[in-house]
Amino acid sequence: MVRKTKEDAELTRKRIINSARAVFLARGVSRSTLEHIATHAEVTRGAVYWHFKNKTEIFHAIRDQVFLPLIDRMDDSLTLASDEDPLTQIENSLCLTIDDLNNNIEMRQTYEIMMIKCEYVDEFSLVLQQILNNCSSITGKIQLAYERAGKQDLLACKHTPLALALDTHLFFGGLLHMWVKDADGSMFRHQAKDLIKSHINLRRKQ
Amino acid sequence: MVRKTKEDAELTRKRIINSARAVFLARGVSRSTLEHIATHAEVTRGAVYWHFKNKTEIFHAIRDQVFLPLIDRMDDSLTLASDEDPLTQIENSLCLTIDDLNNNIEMRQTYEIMMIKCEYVDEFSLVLQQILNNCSSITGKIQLAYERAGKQDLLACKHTPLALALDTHLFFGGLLHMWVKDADGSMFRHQAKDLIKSHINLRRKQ
DNA sequence: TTATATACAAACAAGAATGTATGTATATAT
DNA sequence: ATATATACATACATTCTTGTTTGTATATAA
Repeated sequence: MVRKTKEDAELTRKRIINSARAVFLARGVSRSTLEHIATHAEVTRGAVYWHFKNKTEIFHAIRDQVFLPLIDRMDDSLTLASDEDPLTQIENSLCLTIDDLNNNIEMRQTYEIMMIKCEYVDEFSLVLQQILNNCSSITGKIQLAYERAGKQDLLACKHTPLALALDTHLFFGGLLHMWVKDADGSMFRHQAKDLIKSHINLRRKQ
Repeated sequence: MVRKTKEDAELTRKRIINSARAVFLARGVSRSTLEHIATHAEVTRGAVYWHFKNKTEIFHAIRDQVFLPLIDRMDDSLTLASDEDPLTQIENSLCLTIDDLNNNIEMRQTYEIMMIKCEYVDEFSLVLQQILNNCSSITGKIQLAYERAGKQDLLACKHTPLALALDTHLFFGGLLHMWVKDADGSMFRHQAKDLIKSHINLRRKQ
């Protein structure tokens, strides 16, 4: 039996993506073959080649699925009007990402793949540019929040909003990397949100 | 002409390691074949297999060459007696690493390979444990420096030395990652040391 | 109702990459 | 001076992996 309905086809496409994520996570992107992915999805390589041009295209599908919505989310939680003070807004925004990592399996796996199970060379190296762009974007959002905090006289220090934003962004980037590497959770995962609160408190007046 | 002298053999071994580093950097560890490495070193795969069991062993040779000395260095600059105050000691220690990255090509390339050109799966996944261990070690050293700073009343905040050390360590981890990714230098490399100074100043009294 | 495009499965061909086995010239030990 | 181990080069066999091609049953459009 072949030629499924359109909905069925979309379903197998999603099964292939989900299988690819699992296989990438277990074997790394390079060592994952389309045969591995097909077998895991209970289809043949024919189906995979029907839906995707090659492994790189599957990789980007997985990446987009998680990171495209993420940027909007960061946008919302930092720039939208809120009844909380700007510093708490930053804190909540970062903590929300940690919550997401804890609760959303797909997001967690995708982060792990992108950070320690893939090599940024050739076709993948242009992802680095995307990452750098996201970083400026996020840092910009944080900077605006720090500016508002400064105007409300919430800051304990005389640093520029940009300096504070960069420091926070680098801190959070480091935290995410350690969060991913600390698989058993003993070193960073369990106290991630405390570390965020401590980081923000460091620049809060009193 | 075969059967070189012992010194010659050691020289080809080093040539193979250096070639492997260059090839890993250009193609990523997974896509690098022993043939690539051998060709770059102007030997045959026979020579490579004589000196190394397989690609993984070359990988570890490259890693050890940079990271084994690094741990001692960090140790020295943070725990040895110095005429500078503890906060400046931390600052200098971090800045020294940045200087190293700027000046030492092998170190820079090795960092880049380990961070974005290799997949931590199977035989490589045990490296993650080493990384986590190094992190505790380094955080511990920083923590001791913050304790001394606290006793000398240099700190602007009431945070525990451990909290400060973790924040600094995560900041620096994030900085290193961005330093590596920011190949053209425009976003992080040029201002890396300023970011470090700013980070330390944030917790310095006045 | 028939034609056609769809959604795959199955088979095929070709090139890599790896590990090993074998050959060999020569440093070095005896 | 000879034997042996060393430091490779060369050749071989095997296993993956990929991309493409071909086949085919059926949803869907006309």
